Amino acid sequence: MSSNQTIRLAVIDDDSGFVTVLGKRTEAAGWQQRVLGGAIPPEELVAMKLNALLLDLSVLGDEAWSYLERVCGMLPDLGVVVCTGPSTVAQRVRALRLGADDWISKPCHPEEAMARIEAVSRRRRGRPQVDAGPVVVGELEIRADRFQAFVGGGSLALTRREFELLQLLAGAEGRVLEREAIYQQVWGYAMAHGDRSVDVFVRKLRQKLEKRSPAWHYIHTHFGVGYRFDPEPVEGDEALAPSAPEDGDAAPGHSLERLAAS
Amino acid sequence: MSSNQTIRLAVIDDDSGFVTVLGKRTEAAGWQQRVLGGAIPPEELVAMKLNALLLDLSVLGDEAWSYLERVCGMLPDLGVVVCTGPSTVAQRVRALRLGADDWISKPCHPEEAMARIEAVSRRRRGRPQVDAGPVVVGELEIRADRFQAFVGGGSLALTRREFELLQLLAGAEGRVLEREAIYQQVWGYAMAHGDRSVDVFVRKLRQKLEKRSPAWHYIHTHFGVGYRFDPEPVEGDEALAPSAPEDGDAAPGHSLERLAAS
DNA sequence: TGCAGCTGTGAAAATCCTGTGAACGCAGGC
DNA sequence: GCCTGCGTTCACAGGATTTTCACAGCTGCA
Repeated sequence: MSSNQTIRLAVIDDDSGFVTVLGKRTEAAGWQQRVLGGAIPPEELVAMKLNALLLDLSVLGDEAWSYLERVCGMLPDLGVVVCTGPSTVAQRVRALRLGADDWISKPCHPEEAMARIEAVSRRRRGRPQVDAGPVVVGELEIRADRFQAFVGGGSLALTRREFELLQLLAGAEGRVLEREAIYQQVWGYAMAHGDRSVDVFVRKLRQKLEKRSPAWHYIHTHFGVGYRFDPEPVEGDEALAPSAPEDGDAAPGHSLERLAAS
Repeated sequence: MSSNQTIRLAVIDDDSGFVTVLGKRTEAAGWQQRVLGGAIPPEELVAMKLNALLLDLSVLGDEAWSYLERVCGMLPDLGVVVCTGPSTVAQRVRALRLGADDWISKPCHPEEAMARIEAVSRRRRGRPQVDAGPVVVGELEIRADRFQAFVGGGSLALTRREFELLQLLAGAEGRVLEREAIYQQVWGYAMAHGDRSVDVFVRKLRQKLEKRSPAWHYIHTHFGVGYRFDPEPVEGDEALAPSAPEDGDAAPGHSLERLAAS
């Protein structure tokens, strides 16, 4: 299976011999590797867009555990492999419970380290990554190749974040996505408690959608949970519909049936 | 970071001592474990809806590698942990490249095995909820991916708590759940003495259920104990009621409640 | 039959959550 | 350096949801 993906790896270790040997091999395998001096703030790790982190806890001293915890908490998608000297079962278990994905004991063969890093990175793959084909929902046309959405040929003028959010929501059409999950996907790291960015962007999206496609509702709020994308025609204009008590939630299979109802 | 999820694990190993000890611990942790005799066809593994597989390659003999490859190829979402006696780097690398997620050398501490299984299962979580099969009970359709329940295509407009309660009850269909247990599950912490929240939410649920599905009774009260979810058609209309009105907590088989005829 | 303990109800009170508008800071382009 | 676009953060208002209460109706038991 596989390793044809190029892996972006960061290494925090001061064993220059090991790092060098590993570096040679990763380079030969086409990975992008970067060696870091010590406890880099998680925020900077975010910016590196890594697939995996190889970490020798012993170089971090007292802060090793809290650092590990912070990194894993903030970057749930990052593969974290601890590679350290002799250890106890309790230490290994602790690291794994804190969020580490694997633990190798030094001395270890670089080939095994790489295989484990690969295994750990593999998890990011296999997401239903959209194919380039333009997606049409409601009056909306989403074009991944242009990073834009259109309605009736006119662009919504979405910014990058707005577009990514829309794409994510639309890709999960019908399902409710929780804020944390949305944030995690679009922003790439864990949402801080109390962060309202997702709400703000949903508002911006709704504004732009409404402006161009006033006859449709696309994004539905699920109180206490998150948002759901499901285009449905607005029925507000003509006030003839006293019929079904609208509860804002479409039926399982999509929702146009309300119109045809009964 | 929370391993409070219940993990479904299968074990292929013939080391009865290890399996027994592990079984005790996994049970204590609330996991569902199943021990398999040998190389089970991948198709059957699929049906088990597992989170992870713990596998001793040595019990499979010659077919070990091809079996591993087939399983990993067929179940990319399954966490596969190999746990075997002494091995070479080449073997470990081979297994990992074939798709295994981790490799532990025996003898190993069951706690570490569990921690690694957890770590491996953690990866699957968080994104495309694969298990989203709609559950149908009575005329009710419960959709986890929408945080909603429907009957005849119409939403019950459940709030988050209501939905979680319903989901819990329905998941324990037929069994009586005590208030404390319900509270613990849904609210996430211990119920304060005298708290009536569960009762209140059961009422709300019953109201919404009755409104949309008047012909069925879903939630039954067990005096002094708790509640039981068990959909049964109301038989109110025709008052022939010949047999003795059965009582609330009778046999496992469904019970017909005395109903509001009067 | 009467008592004590539970459960069902309805509504008020307390909390929590989301929508919104605006200010702020940052980076790129002119 | 100044301007503009974009993303982030805040605070507040309006609702939606959850808790809490008090009381009525039941259930089980002596």
